[in-house]
Amino acid sequence: MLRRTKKERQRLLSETIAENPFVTDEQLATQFQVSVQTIRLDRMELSIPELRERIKDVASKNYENEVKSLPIDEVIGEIVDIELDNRALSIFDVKEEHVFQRNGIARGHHLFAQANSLAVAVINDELALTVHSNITFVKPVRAGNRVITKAIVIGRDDKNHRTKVEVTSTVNGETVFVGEFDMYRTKGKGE
Amino acid sequence: MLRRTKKERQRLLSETIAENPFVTDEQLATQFQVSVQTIRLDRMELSIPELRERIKDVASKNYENEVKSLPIDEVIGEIVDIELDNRALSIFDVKEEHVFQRNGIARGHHLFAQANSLAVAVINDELALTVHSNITFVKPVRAGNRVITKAIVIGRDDKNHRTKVEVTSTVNGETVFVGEFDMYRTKGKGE
DNA sequence: ACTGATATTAGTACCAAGTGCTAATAACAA
DNA sequence: TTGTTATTAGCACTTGGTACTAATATCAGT
Repeated sequence: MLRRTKKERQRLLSETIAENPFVTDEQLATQFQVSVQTIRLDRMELSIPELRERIKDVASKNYENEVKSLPIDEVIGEIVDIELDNRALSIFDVKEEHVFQRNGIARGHHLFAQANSLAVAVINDELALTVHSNITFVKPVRAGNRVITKAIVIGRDDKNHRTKVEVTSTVNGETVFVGEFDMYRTKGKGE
Repeated sequence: MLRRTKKERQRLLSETIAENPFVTDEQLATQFQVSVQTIRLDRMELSIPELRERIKDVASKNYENEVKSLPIDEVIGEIVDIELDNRALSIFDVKEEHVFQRNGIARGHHLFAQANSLAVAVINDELALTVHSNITFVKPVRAGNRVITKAIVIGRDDKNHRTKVEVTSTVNGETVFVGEFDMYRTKGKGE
């Protein structure tokens, strides 16, 4: 009689490997009290790659993430339309690396980054800095979502070097984020 | 004559491997136009482990992080002190890649990211999301600055699943950023 | 030009953790 | 008993190495 049915063993095998991809066929054979060959047949049937490939997968994922974990430099999102000192539009595709592992919801600072860098970009000046901002995350955004962000200049006070920008982000037409940005600029109009 | 001196080759070798740990001795030999044995001697002298070990290192680092899966991994800046549902402290070193090329001033979204992720981290809950935030960039921050950010839970409304967090960032004792974060959480106290 | 040190290359045996294949045996079911 | 499925065994081969020995090459100093 079989210690366990083949099916059961394969189910546990998948689990075990998923839990710890660093386990060798020999260790698995000992664990399940079968021959190494059986483990290999099982892996084939389940199309689970060999140890080295599994490790390489984990490593290369890590590598990608490491590279991507600092992409927070230039403008976040792609600017698709801009009319300086008036309005601007950018698109940002939310990927796995932008969301919380736990719940798959985009981390706020990415949405803020897109909005903020668009607010900076719309200002027609050498120097534009965010002074103050009031923002609301209206609805969770998830991986795969395409966020369309619109910035509109709604007010200027050249005496105080201030410009007010309203930013709204939507996914599939639904508002997910709104913010008001008070920007500082060095120059006034037409200087 | 040597194509390059041994030293020079070894310097480049270290760099190359650091950049891409997935490279084999054979590829390196081709790249530097030397024999595989030379590459191996170089690796020994520099005590760089073999390909498989390198990959395993990358993979296991990744694995550790994944296992933790606490938001503490996903924080921008390094958390140096935390007392859940009460306060937290993180440090973030501003580098060249975080500032505007034009004026050397840190982009707002990096400061926001540090503050926001600290506000998320301080919440003792599986799920914590920023709902609303009011922030002020008090003083410009520059490359080389060390930003110390403190988050303090200043209020809770468990009926509405809300927690209010006040975040203050300083550089050399001077306040550079303040923000108030309204956080959403799934669970109430002691649930 | 000769000697010695350093650097490079070549070659062998061996290892881990496999793949790919064939063949034998075991277990079970009808 | 026969057929099917499952398991085990064994062998040759692969990658990307280690560990070691031995032969050359290259260069510097006298």
